[in-house]
Amino acid sequence: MPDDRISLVFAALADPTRRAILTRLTEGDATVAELAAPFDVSQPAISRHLKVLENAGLISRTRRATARLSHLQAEPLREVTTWLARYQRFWDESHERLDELLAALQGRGPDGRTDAAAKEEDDDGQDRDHR
Amino acid sequence: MPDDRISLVFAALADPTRRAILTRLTEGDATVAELAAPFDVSQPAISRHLKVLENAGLISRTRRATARLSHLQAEPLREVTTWLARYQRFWDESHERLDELLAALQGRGPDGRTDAAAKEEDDDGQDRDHR
DNA sequence: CCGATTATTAACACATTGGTTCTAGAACAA
DNA sequence: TTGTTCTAGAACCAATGTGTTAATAATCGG
Repeated sequence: MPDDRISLVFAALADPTRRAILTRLTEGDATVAELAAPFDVSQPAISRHLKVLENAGLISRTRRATARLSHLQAEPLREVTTWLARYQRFWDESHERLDELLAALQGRGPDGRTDAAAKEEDDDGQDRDHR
Repeated sequence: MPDDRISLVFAALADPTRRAILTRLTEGDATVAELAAPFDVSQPAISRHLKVLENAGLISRTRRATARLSHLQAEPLREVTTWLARYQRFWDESHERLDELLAALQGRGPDGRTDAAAKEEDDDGQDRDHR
């Protein structure tokens, strides 16, 4: 229940139902009812999962008549990938290509963020306070 | 509290203290006391964080005299990165280089896993039971 | 305005988490 | 053996997360 962005994203991803919802959304926007269909949980439960995803910035929502469409927002996943890249050398010894990836990821996000800006927001090393 | 591997890993990463512990371990193995030092929580609390990390496969531990050394195991982070790569096209339109990364990551793990094997264990799409 | 449809909120139950303090175990030194 | 050090376990507590059902919005068609 930490409330910093990356913690919210990791927590959101820790639930298989929510991951499955994200997977479904890669095929296109969907209503709550459509997202609920594959699961044997109540529809309010799905509404709450969607709220968690929205709160983590992983989906956005718009109305269409009485329905609400959920839309995948993958940007936080890119940030998580950037965070994980820090550990790449501990699983991969020949990581030249991965370094390229990291540079690519950090160098230009959709919002034009810089490497430094990206680093500042999620580096929870032991040398800093983390909320 | 899902108990599949990737859920355990995401849940473990959702806590800033645990992420900081992992970051510390990139500098080398450490005892519980050393890991606890930067935080103003009790030592048993750190012991429990370590247990969560161990359970997720993110650390291994060995004894050294009366102390226990924690060692970073980054392999699950590689698996998470692989899982996240599926969303790459939603945040990055020119992802040729990322495709290379994915191939590299999946093609040869430390344990010689294949792409297919890696896919089988963490694809929690809406078309399968999970948990 | 009324009713139908879709989704959210409220109220509740229950398990889990993350923290505490206190106690117990394991490995070594004397 | 006895004591010292380091770590884990037990017992407890407050807060949160996930699910339920029932009631409440919100939107549109007639």
